[in-house]
Amino acid sequence: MSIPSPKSFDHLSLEYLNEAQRRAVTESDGPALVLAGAGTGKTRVIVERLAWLVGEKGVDPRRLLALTFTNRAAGEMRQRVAARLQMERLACWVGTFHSFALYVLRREIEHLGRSASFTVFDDADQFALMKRIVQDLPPNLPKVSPREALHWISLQKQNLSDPAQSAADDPEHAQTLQAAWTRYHTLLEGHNAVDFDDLLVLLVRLLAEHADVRGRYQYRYQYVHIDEYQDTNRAQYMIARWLTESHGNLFVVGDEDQSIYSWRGATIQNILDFERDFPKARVFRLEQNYRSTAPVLAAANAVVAHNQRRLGKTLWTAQEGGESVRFYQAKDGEDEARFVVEDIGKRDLAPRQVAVLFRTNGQARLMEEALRRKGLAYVVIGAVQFYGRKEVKDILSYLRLLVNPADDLSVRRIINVPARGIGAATAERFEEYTKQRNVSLFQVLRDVETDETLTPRSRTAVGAFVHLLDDLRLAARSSQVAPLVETLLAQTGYRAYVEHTDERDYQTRLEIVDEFVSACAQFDAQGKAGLDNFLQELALYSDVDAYDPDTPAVTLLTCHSAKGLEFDHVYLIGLEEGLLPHAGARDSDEELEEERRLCYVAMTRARKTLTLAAAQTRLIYGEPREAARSRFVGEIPPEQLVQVGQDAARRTAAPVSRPALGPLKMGTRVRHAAFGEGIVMFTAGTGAKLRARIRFQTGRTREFMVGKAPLEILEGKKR
DNA sequence: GTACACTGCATTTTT
DNA sequence: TGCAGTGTAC
Repeated sequence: MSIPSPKSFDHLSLEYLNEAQRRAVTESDGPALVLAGAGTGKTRVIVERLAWLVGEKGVDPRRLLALTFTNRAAGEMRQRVAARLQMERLACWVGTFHSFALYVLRREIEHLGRSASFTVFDDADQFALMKRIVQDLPPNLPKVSPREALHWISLQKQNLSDPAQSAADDPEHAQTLQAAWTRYHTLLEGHNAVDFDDLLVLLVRLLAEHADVRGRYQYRYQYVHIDEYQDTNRAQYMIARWLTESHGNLFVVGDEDQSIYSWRGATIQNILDFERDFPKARVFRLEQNYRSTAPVLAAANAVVAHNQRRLGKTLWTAQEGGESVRFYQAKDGEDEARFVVEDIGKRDLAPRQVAVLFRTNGQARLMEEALRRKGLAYVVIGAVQFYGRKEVKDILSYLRLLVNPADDLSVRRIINVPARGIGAATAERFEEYTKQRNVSLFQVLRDVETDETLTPRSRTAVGAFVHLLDDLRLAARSSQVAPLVETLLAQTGYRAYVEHTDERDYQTRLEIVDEFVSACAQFDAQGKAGLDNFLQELALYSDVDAYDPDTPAVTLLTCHSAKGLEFDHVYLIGLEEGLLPHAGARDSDEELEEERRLCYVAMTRARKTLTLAAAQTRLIYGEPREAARSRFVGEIPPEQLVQVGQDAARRTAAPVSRPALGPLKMGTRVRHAAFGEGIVMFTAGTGAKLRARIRFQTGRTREFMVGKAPLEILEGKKR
């Protein structure tokens, strides 16, 4: 097979790079760190570097590797490099860490004694599995929630911790978590499955333990590039190290001010320590911003400058002028949403150029309602949109079961969906058999046909189910994905089931089903045959990746999902204490700084205008709560902030933060005589009736009458 | 075994 | 406020 070769490398384009960018592209053999602030052409530098290596240095594109954080970033980069080199098909490996790990593991996992046909569990699968585990743990162990257990395990894995040695602070609790971990992994292996974190962990193990494999991949990838390096975790760091051990050509781009994933195991230390870890590293700083106007940049800089843990850089722009950043103090969430929608109308903004950013997904609802009332088109990114829908998950379970009959979770999910007369009681018996005989659920179902103790009715039902799947499995061999799904829908009567179970919303649900079929057809059309390939692609896909900048609609998204995107006009709403910074993140300086970075990321998404908003009262769990304006707003110099709204003048004088609720307010750290340390999530009522909801370090939350509960206020660390 | 109502519960961010 | 999980009536 001949390699498509680049037509000609266009030197002219290097001329358009600024000095720092050009040096980063051309003088970066060996380890190199590019500190690239928001909007400074970070992606461009990687793209140019890949193109330069191929076009100028004559490196075989197949020996280049570029790892990103999201599929969307990978797609964009792939496209840009290809365009840059005028190549039809890009031979470089450009993808996410996870997809790269998947790629390697499919080929090499047998070195670790596992089968290459493993499936990848997504969040919902993990959760379902963990729920059962937590229920079945020995009753003498302290209880943990599935969520908590999964989160803990995930952090341990991303840090490459050893289960046996990961004793947490609270030994009793740790015992539960470790038990859950052990069980979780036994079951995962039993399902022939891995989770997201395993992809990375197993790749690290593979590279660490098998010198021959490591050598091959080191040779294969002569130049390794990593985007968003500030968001890498320990496992990803080790992957980078192992891959570049022999040649040292590690090129990373990142911005410590945009590190917003520590809760997910990312460690800002990776970027802060780069020069220490790679002593010969060259460091390039990109500080000229090409995205935002000066007022937007000044405000964002002012906020992030309050952070201590940073390498430090100040963005500047050559752009002249620009509108001031505005602030609207709303009465409540509805007022805030109404303001945003009316303001969009008043300024006559094209919807596609507008984004509304918020801290929590729940805030999207009010915006959606307001937008719908005004008849403005919108898209919500990242919420439970498509892949989290029941319909999609049901169908996927069928498909996965076809590929991997050992997938008990999928069996559980669909054994009686649509209802086929196998009720909970019967299903529970199968679970028992599974445990006793140590075989998969589906195998149990197969054997059940000859089980005399079962009622004939159940036996027939189970037999029909097994035959159905066998038929489909046969069909899967010769059929493309979309027709297969149609067969599946027809034979299970799925559409009729949807119609009958939900008279209110069945049309939307049917649309979801249809949409799924067309997604399958799209896959088929790309010529990438194979049900297993299809499922693999889906496993690593999320709704955020589906963002299409050309949709003529206002984009609603969380600050996290906004990373890497940009919009002409940005509304950042809910700038309130307890929301941004989030209530759960104000008890430590580290977490507070991360909230501040999150705010910075959100602000720097704006190209032309930035509008901030906050509500005085916000509904939390349906109850109105007083909310103070976020400290981050106060960190912007007042002269750089224009107040908007009817009685803006009066509100300008409002204090930045108010101790309206006495000494005990959101975020206060307290100690309860019985429950230990915790932080106040919110308060309600006044005077003697003041109540406070407190989340304790154990993860439990409880509400107390402040006057009566044995509470002691701990002095929070002041910055 | 199924459908439905009620209760109680938690609500950060996601590859 | 909304959802999941449980309990109750068919």
